[in-house]
Amino acid sequence: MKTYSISEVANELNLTVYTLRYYDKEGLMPFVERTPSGTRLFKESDIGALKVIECLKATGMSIKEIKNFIDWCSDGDSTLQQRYDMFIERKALVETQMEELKKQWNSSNINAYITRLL
Amino acid sequence: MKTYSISEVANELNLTVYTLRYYDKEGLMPFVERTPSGTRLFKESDIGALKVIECLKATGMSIKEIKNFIDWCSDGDSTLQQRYDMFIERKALVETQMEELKKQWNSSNINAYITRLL
DNA sequence: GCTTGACCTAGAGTTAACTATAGGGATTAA
DNA sequence: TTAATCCCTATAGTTAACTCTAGGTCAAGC
Repeated sequence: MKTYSISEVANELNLTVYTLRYYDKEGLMPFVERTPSGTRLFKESDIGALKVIECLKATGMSIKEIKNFIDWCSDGDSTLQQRYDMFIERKALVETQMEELKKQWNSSNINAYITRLL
Repeated sequence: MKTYSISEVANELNLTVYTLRYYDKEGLMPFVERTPSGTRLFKESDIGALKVIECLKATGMSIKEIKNFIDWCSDGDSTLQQRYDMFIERKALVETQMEELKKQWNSSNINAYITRLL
């Protein structure tokens, strides 16, 4: 199975190797395997998981919250419902923020000029 | 015209007075007026503007970027297009993130269990 | 067999965004 | 008129999330 080095992954995801090692230290990547001498070997699926992590981060989730989620994944099927709930909740939160932004934007007189454009 | 104290506003927006003073120091609230002795007086419209600021922050915009936007507002009509572009761009960014999250979520094997629920 | 370059860890340093403290002024209630 | 309670500024401290440095290991090429 093809594997990738930390710098290849960093390059692909537009992160630094420092950031990836930091994520690992914080427990966000318990699934990444190592060579006998300790070098990390990333699988294709690991990169997919890191993309999920990046998305969660982009919607404002903290490293600690993401770690909880990863821990649930390691715990297997018993945490299915929790993970599903988290996903739905996060999705709703982001959507609410966008709605609120549109609403406030249109009613705020700081933007009175621009309102008619929307 | 009815005005509000900093603690009333903090309470209404679920922020601390520290945070509001910090925003002011960073130039996010040039529109807030003062009594002769220096106490801030918030108008209804100021609270609306702060709600816009909170929404921008919630979608991941930094204080510095928000300050740029506020400065554009102070600059008047000449910055209309810039402000409109920024709003559209930010909206697109957040929507892209949500789409990407859904896509990665469904394809990542870290979530193989949960996929069928979505 | 030695150098080069990518990897490693531990831990120090940095930046943004608060959060709190110290010291002081104004308004209000007793 | 004084005590309490709000407000103010300046500045120090904290936390999260990186970001970097020092010192070392290991595999590949010359």
